[in-house]
Amino acid sequence: MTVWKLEVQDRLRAAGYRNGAARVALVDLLDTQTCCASAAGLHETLRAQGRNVGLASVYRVLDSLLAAGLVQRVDVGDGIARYEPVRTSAEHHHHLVCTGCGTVEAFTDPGLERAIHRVEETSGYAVDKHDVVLHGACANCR
Amino acid sequence: MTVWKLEVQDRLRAAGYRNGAARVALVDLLDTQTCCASAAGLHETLRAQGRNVGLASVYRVLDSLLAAGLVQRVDVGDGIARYEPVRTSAEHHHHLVCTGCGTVEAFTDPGLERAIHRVEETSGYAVDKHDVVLHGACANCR
DNA sequence: ATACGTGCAAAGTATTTGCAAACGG
DNA sequence: CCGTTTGCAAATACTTTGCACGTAT
Repeated sequence: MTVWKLEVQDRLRAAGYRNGAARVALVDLLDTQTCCASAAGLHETLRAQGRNVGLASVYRVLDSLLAAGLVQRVDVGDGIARYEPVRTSAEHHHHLVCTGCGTVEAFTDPGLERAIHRVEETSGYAVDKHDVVLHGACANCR
Repeated sequence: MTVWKLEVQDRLRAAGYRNGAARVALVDLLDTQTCCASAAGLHETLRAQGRNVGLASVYRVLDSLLAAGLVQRVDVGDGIARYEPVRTSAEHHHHLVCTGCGTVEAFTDPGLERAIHRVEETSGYAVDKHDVVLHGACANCR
């Protein structure tokens, strides 16, 4: 049981949500996820695990979690929305997308975070989220 | 007639493309665009200008331009793909999305570019493109 | 002349919504 | 119990494809 899962339970209970089967199953799965996954992918994994969850519920649960800021949506430009837990404990990361095989992987870089933070300060916006996506050929596909 | 439009014409002609009405109209319009626009928005503007262009052609032309690297696709997380000219002459920019009104605007920051470039070098990927999207409330919506 | 490009309509994906039944508290 | 949550199916939204006709070269 990770910090993230505890926080999900606390916050959703506080917000008056119930613990339906679909949400429990999806939160369990997301909790094991280190990087982003699509709604269809999550759904498929749940079915493979024998959890009889509908795709619509996957979307609905993701929406609640998104609204609560417990997951974030990641868009890498292929028209498929991906989602990943927002873990306060874990290091904030960004994404590398391989133009060859389509694999998405995470990276972290403190210098990049500092540079973004500086931009946020001077932007005139009250920035609450940022995303960086790098596209290129991975070591295998090169 | 900008440098970009000249380059579009040169490159597409070189690639054996013809100058169909839809492409001429869309390239003209894109050439006046300073930031990104959706396919539906571009289509609507073309119709408003009296250009009888089909939405499918907008997508098809955008695809060709995308494949040639003459436009880039921008994804700000609302499920709508946006496109903008890639101008070698103009400064490379990124996007600020207002969480209130949905407006998308551009910003540039040399320090950010340097930080990204450093990440690209150490990533193990042959990075050929990067995107940064900042989400927050704009001055009006704050 | 003859392929390529185009507009329209139909099809295809990803996502959302309507609804009756199941279920949590 | 009673209202939330669920799975399924139908609907929607954005994008792509099929096709007959127009048109650039």
